[in-house]
Amino acid sequence: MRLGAAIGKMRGGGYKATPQRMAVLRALVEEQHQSLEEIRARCPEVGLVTVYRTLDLLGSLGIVRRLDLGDGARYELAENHHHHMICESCGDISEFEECPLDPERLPSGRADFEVRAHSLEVYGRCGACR
Amino acid sequence: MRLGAAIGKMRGGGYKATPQRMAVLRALVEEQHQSLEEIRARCPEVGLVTVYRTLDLLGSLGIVRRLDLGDGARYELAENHHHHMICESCGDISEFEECPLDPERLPSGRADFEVRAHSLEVYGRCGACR
DNA sequence: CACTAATTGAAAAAAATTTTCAGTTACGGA
DNA sequence: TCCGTAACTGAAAATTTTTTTCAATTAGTG
Ligand SMILES: [Mn+2]
Ligand SMILES: [Mn+2]
Ligand SMILES: [Zn+2]
Ligand SMILES: [Zn+2]
Repeated sequence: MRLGAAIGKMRGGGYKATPQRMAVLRALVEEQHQSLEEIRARCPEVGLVTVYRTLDLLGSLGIVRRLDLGDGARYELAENHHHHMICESCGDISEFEECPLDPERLPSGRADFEVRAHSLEVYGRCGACR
Repeated sequence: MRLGAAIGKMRGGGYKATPQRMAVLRALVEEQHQSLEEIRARCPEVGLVTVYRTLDLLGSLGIVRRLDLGDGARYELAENHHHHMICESCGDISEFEECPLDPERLPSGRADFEVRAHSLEVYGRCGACR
C-alpha cells in the first residue's frame, strides 16, 4: 500500500506521521495533477500553511513531485518513469504507461550523467478537441 | 535569423515589434532557462510589467516557453524537440540534442492524440557532482 | 503516563503576478 | 512624409501566492 511506504519514509526521516500529513497524502492518492486549492478542498481541516509544508516535506522525501505545465503549480505522486500527454487546446493532462524512451540513447554513458528518473511531456491535441 | 522569425510572428498577429519586445527577445537568445530577474538584468530599461507581458505574448505565439523545474519559473526559446538533463544535486539544467524517443511508441495513433511537440526531462546527477 | 522534539495554524510579512489607467508610440494608409 | 489610431508602456495599486514567526499543541519514545 502506497500510504504505508510513505509513512515509513516519514518515520525513517525522523518526521511524525500526523493526521494532517495523512490527510494531504490521501488527497494526493485520490487524483494526480491537483493544484494546491484542489488538494485543500479535499482536506479542509488542514491549515493552508500545513498543506504547503507537507507538500514540501513529501517532495524532499521523493514522495511527491511539483510540476508546472503552464497553469500554476500542480502536485502528483512521484514516479521514476513519468509520461504526460498535454492537450494544448483544453489543457487536459493525462498520463500514459508505455515508455517511449530508448535507454541506449539516454545521456547515461555518453555525457557522464547518472540518470535516476525521467519525465516526458508530449504536447498536442486530444481526441475530444479534434 | 531567429529574431527575424519572431518579428514576423508578431507582425502577423497584429502585434507591434517594439524596442521593449526586441530587448526581451535578445535577452532570451543570449541564454536559455533564465528567471524573470535574470532576463530583466539583461534589459533593465524595460519595465517589469512589460517583461511579464512580453513573455506572455511570446508564449502565446509559441516563441517562448515557460518552465518550472523546482526552483521558480524560467523561460526559454521554444523547440519542438526539447531534452533537458537536470542535476538533482546542484540544480544545473542543460540541454542535449539527440532525441531518445522512439516515435513508434509515442501515443500518436494509439490513443487518438495528435502529437505536436515534446519535452523530456532526465533527472540525476551531473559529472561534477559525482 | 510523562517528556520533548516535532508540528500546527493564525497572523503578519514577503514575493510574485496582474490590473488599472493616463500618457506614448509603431506602423499602415493617405 | 505625415496622420490617425489601435496597440503599447510603465508607475502605482491590487491581488495572489508563498514564506516566516511564534505561542500553543501533539506524536511517539521510553
Ligand atoms: Mn503525472
Ligand atoms: Mn531548455
Ligand atoms: Zn483537449
Ligand atoms: Zn550537479
